[in-house]
Amino acid sequence: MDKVIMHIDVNSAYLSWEAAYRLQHGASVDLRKIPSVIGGDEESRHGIVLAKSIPAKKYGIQTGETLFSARQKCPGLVVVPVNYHLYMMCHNALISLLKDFSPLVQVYSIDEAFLDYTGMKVVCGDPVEAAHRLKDRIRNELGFTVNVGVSYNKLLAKMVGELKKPDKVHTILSREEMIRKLWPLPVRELFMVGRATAPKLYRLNIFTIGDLARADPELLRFHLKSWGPYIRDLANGIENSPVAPDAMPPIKGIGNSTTIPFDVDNPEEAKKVLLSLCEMVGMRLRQAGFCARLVSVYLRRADLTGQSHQRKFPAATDHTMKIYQWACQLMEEIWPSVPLRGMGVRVSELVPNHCLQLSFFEPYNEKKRRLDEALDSLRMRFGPKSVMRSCFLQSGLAPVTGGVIENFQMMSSIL
DNA sequence: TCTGGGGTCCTAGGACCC
DNA sequence: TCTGGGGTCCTAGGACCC
Repeated sequence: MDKVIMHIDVNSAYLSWEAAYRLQHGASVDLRKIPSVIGGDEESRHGIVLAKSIPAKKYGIQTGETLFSARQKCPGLVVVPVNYHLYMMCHNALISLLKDFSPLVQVYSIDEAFLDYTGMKVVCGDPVEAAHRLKDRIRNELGFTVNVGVSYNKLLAKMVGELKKPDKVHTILSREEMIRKLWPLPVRELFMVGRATAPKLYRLNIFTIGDLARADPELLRFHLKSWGPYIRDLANGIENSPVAPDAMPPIKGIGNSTTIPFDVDNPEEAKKVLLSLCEMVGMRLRQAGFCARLVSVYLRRADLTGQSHQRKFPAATDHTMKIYQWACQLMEEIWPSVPLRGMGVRVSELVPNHCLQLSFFEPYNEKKRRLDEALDSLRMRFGPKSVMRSCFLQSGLAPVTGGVIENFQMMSSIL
């Protein structure tokens, strides 16, 4: 039996959710109908466009550009701050509605999901009709619109669903339909062809998805290594991974990074930033129930170039101060001659903390563990600023840094 | 025009072992 | 003491996604 897969994608998710929320709370304007964006805080140099309305798009405003630049394109632009708590509630409402149509729902990101409709035809009827019902129910009951792609695998469902927005159902039910709908598109729009791969393909005279699909695999392998034949398969619609419901992928690492509100030109100041990042990384690590062996530090210089440094440590840990100590050491080893704009800390090579191998040299320290646990529970109950280390007083820095949507983990690959 | 923050996977080169 | 080859581990960087 042929598979039937749906991909559901919320149109301009953050912006639609904010708009729907405001309308439900008595607002008279719909943000989706005026030039508007969701943006970060410019004061602390986080001012980029995270989502845009369709009217804003008509001014040439793009996701990821600075709010400064967006305002130059459209002086009357309405800028709304992010509200992750709201997005999480909308996400949950969406997923719960999807489960009315099939028990096999795979969350792909905060605003995308796959649904396996294969076994549901006898129960819920024709797939394309069901996709329309699904889309309309979301619009009518939840107040925002989605695009639905219907096809026989995840890749094609996702690709076709993005064709025309908003509030549309698109289908690819045969190879002929794939050739007609996807092959004329610019190759850059193929999943997994990004900023770096596209120019390499242009040099090989490959400009559309169809060009790539028909290109010589050996030529591609010569210029792009194993990546070449891989994306050629994608261009041919070859993909057969299952919709994996609730299968949260195993966590590989935990990291937080930040752009500092001001450039930092001395290691002592930079260490405070590292500490605030380590506080969050450590807390998340303990909540997830892991210790880590590998610590890496990323420095972003004022000129926007980056550098990373990592080391494997002899014993795994989940102590904030131990991670911090290692991170400081790594940072000092690559301290650059130009000021820093941003920093990141990441831990990986995780081991479950209940089967931890105790090191002779790093004895298990019950006191430190209790301190971490006490701080975690206070911060989770009363907020990250409820307890802070004194070095952050008057520092202009947050005592804990890292924006994590509570309990939300993304699936990073469809395949 | 001065660009966030969260991820995963792959690759190349060097170190080191036998 | 100028030299082989294979395997694995470690590290930095780059690619992609949302």
